[in-house]
Amino acid sequence: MDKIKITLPDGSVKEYEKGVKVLDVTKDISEGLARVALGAVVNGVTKGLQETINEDATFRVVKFEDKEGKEIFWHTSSHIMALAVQRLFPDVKFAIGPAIDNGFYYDFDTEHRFSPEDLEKIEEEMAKIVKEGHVLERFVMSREEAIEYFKEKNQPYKVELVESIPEGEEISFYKLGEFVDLCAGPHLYDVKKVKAIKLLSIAGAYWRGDENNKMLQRIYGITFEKKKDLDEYIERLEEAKKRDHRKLGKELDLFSIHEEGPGFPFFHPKGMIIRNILESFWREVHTKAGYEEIKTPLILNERLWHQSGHWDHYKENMYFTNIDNENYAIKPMNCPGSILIYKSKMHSYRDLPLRWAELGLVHRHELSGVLHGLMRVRSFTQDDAHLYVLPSQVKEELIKVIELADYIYSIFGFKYHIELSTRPEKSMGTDEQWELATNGLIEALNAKGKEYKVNEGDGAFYGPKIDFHLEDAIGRTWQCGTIQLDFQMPEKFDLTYVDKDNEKKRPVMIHRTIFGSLERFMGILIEHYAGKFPVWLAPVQAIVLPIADKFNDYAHEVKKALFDKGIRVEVDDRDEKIGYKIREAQLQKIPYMLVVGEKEVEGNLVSVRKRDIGDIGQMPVGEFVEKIKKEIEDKVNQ
RNA sequence: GCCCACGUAGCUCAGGAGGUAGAGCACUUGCAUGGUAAGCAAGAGGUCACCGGUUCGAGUCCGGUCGCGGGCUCCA
Repeated sequence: MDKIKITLPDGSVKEYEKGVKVLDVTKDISEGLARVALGAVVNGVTKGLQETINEDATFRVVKFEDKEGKEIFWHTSSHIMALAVQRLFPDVKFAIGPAIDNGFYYDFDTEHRFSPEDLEKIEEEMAKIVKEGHVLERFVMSREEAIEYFKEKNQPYKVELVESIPEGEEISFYKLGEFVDLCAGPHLYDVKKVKAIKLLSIAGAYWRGDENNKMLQRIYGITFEKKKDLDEYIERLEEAKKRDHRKLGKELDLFSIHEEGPGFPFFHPKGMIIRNILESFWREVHTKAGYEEIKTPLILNERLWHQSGHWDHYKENMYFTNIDNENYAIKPMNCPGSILIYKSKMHSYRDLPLRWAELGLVHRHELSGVLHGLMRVRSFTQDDAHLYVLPSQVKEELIKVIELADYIYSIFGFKYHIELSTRPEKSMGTDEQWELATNGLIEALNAKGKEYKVNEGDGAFYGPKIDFHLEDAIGRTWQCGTIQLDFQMPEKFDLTYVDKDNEKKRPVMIHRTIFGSLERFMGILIEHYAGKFPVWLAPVQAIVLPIADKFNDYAHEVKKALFDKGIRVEVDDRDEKIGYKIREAQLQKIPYMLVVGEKEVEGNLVSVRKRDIGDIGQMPVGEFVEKIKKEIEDKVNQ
């Protein structure tokens, strides 16, 4: 018999006969059985329960904390849930049940409508299953056997899944108690570690994610080894809820959305302060980066949208209107407007690159079900820019855009990742053009040493794009900035410049945003800061709080001193106690509270209370002004 | 758009198995002049989202519409 060497997690090497069954690398080695407690990595490949090992291998036990460990843990949990559902609702048809970033889900098809009470029952049944102490068994079937098996069990979705497994791939099954599932694994060896169980929600989900398919019922859940971890997770969810921008937007009086205009946000005075600061910051850095600003109309003749290709590719998302018996469309994108300006005169190669920025208000008819506060709206302002560049300038200009985005995101302390989207099915242009454009983006990313994830077929209809995905407080990522390389619009609109050789040539167009939209960016900022905006962004930067109304005059003097230096300051001169005024200012998350009374009047002082720290003592008014001005100047992220 | 849940005062929410609405906060007024997260009292506030149905009678039951929330699909 051939011997193979297996390196165990503790570093020791043991010899086994070929074909050894792996069960748990930490136990039962002497019997020639290694037991995979949580799935183990063998020569870099995750091996599941009872894998047969035929070559030298190195084991590394995957921990619960690992991404792989969690995946295995939650994937097994989804099987436990499926078994519980099968027991409680025997008619159920199973679709898929994977692990996700935070927990797992399983999609079911049944006449029964799951209710929150059902979730409790399922949870109880799951706990029972864990107590019963099952071991998962892995086995394989031939394609024919598998199809036959699921047909007999009346599991049409599973039949479809088996049929879609590529020829030559092993068709593996895992059996947990009386629940047998088609599954590639790996899984936990047994279920006893799944101690803390919480089913989170019921949702609709299309079979295979296709809206033409049947809507199934999806149950989301999460499990942990320890109750404590579950409690912490639930606490985190609640913390996230507290900083929901829709809640804070109301509490801080920043914006509102009304039934009269679903998806069309209203900005209140305080929201407008933040918005205007973002805009002026944006203008400042863009001017420095060599951009010029333009403004184009909201409503333009339908002809333009036929020419741009939006009619063919984007019509279902557009709003239309009729003026003087002519059809018009509300712009869903800013590019055609910018293009009309480009076309209003002749351009020399010497003019290029042209960097035209536009805070463009666009309207898109998004599906009602996707609207979400400021994050997903039907009317929004893109911090757009279109760059008209010579083919030789493409790479350099792309790099500059990436650098600009880097800088802007760093000001807010955002982490992000980049995704590259390639040619979609519904698109225009030749394969050569798409390849050229896609390679251009890749080259620029490589030049900046940026990692990126590829989304095949996710590009705009006129070109490939890279997206910047910012991470918000809840760990959700939001697509903000985007850079799109476009050879199509210049073609469609016959854009030209006159080159050195006096020939008319085609410029390349770069579409890009950095905030993405002012609305979404503000929503992300609200959650990111939990409403505690840094001083430079805070709608009210300081509030003067007189102890009693006899100090109101002094309070107003202090206010004027700050106001004259451009600080956004208010006075709370209501007849309320200081404790009450402080409470309100804290709830409004105002960065600085300036308490004034007898002592302060005498010395021309203010007693400074910082939002997150508390009382930091007295200082002369002038000193406070200098302090806060410096913080504003430096855009301190606290 | 689709699936599920929800829609009561400006806000957060109560209204047991139909009998025409309540609390706290906020608001107005009065008292209190108070030193770092809610002083006391009174008053004013609602076509119970909208439309229709069942019923002697609907906030409550049924149907529809709109909106909102959690997802799916889509996306800045």
